[in-house]
Amino acid sequence: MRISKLFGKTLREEPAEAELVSHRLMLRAGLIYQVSSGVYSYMPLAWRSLRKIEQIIREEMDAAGGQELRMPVLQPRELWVESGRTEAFDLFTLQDRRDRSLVLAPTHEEVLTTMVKANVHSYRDLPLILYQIQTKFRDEPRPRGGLLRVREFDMKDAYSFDIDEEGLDLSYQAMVQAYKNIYARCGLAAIIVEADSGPIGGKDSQEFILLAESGEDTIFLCESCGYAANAERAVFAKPEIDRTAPEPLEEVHTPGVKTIEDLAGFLDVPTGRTLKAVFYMAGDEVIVVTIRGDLDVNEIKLRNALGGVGLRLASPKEVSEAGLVAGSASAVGLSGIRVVADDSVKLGANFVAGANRQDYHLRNVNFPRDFKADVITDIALAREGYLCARCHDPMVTRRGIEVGHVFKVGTRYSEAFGAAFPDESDVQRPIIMGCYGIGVGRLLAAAIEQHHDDNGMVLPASIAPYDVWLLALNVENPDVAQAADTLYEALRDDGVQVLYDDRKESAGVKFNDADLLGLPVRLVVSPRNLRQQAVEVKLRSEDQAATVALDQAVGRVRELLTP
RNA sequence: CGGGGUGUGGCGCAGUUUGGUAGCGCGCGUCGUUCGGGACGACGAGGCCCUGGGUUCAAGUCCCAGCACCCCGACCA
Repeated sequence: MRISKLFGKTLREEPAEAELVSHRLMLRAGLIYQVSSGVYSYMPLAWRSLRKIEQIIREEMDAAGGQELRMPVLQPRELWVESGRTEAFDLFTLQDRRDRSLVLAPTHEEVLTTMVKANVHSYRDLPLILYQIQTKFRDEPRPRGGLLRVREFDMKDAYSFDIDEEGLDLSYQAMVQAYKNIYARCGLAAIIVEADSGPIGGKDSQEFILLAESGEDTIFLCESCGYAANAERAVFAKPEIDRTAPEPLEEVHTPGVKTIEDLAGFLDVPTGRTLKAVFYMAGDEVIVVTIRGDLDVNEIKLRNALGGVGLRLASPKEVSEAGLVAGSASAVGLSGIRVVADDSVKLGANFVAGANRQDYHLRNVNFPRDFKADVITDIALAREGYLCARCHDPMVTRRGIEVGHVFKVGTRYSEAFGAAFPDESDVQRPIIMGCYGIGVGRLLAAAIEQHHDDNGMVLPASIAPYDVWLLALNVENPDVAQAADTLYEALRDDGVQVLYDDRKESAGVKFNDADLLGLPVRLVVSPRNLRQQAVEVKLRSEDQAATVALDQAVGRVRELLTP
């Protein structure tokens, strides 16, 4: 491609509305064009990179036994009503001319499960891995960071269907391996972390994370044993507070004491010897959540403990209407209100907790002697430095970009849609499902976040839009023009993808644009080099340039591009 | 959805306080000079000043309403 003909211009000045490096560089290099909030056009250069990424994904999916297909973006809303997911994603909804409700699909479990139901009639038809690469729509509350979080995006979504859990494990492992291959081929160092499965559902899920300060996710890592988890899922070892023999309940007057810090200070006890009460609304129902005072509630764990309901903090009005005394509340003596307790209430004794009476607290509160919980499980929020649950060494936190997510979904959709099959004993069993997603555009953005320097992108060869930036200096000089044209043709004849900078621009502009886009190899044809019948060769990832004889340039480029 | 901010040639911005002929830099066009790290000179093109309403002799500027976009928090590939 001749740059003089390329659609898309580079910008000399920094675009104003771009915080992330990848966003800035993509705008400056003319890779993307913003159409609306969270909606972008891919310019020719970006589109080439994205197609390369897609092709890598496709090859690895096929190698793992996947079959590519294509499902519609436009779907009847009833399907989503049937699976109960109309609220799970930020669905784009629209009406057709007969006033029927349709959605623009954010993912395809519903459609594919119904398709599988219609086409799988026996255990002999399983297992299956089906996938597509296609545009998804999600009305994100807040798009951000260029291609990092958008409302319309291309995703590779794969789905596995197995006869049992063992089969699911195999499919899942095959997908995990395929994902590792994909990231490796894209030059990305992704790590695998335990994750919450969110609106997709299912028990186990893992995310592929690219560690980057600009990432939206917080990851807990244990450098000793390798435990890694998203903050929303991370577990940790809760220290046991010294356990004395239970003593009788005792009410204490605590005027003006509202917070755990107030309380611990007022009674001169560590926060770990107190119990905190927090109030949530699950629909119209008030839920009392109790956790040891030195810990905080992880709302995602809490939501899961309650079966995935939507949650929000209760307002002061709702709290008082439920008969609860904010600042002096606890689960002790409550009736008619559901209580969820973190398992930390078992790790200690003789706690201080609210007396459910204004300005009074109770000493020596013990579980389960003094209060019961409808649900007791881990709902605590991990924090930097907390101890690893496995090996008890301190964990560290890092920021990261989620570039893939795999789920062991189980039977959530096969049961919702009645996708079952007769096994060898002619017993009807629900199909066991797994889901596997990679955001293509986000992968490109993440790659740029991970591979750039002060001058621009340093793109991995496998996903760079072209292999070579062929830079001709002084194109008015007929010798230069002829040598560069000849080299351009020779490289292309050899199958090298060349971006040929044939513009009548100054050297500085050309070198800077070459650095900005960051193709793996840069060739310079100039009068100076031509005097020695040579061409300059430089890798974007290295500082030093070398010269090679003109007639050996193609071979040298080949060598450099062959891994 | 809550909080903060911004809308002025393709891009980056000034002008709004105190109403009075719409400016600067980059980029773009033509000509000339220059020619290995964002060259120089001359001439030139390009703007419903986000939209609608209002105030006024007069609105980019003041008032009202709306829209869009960005950033910070609750969501996800």
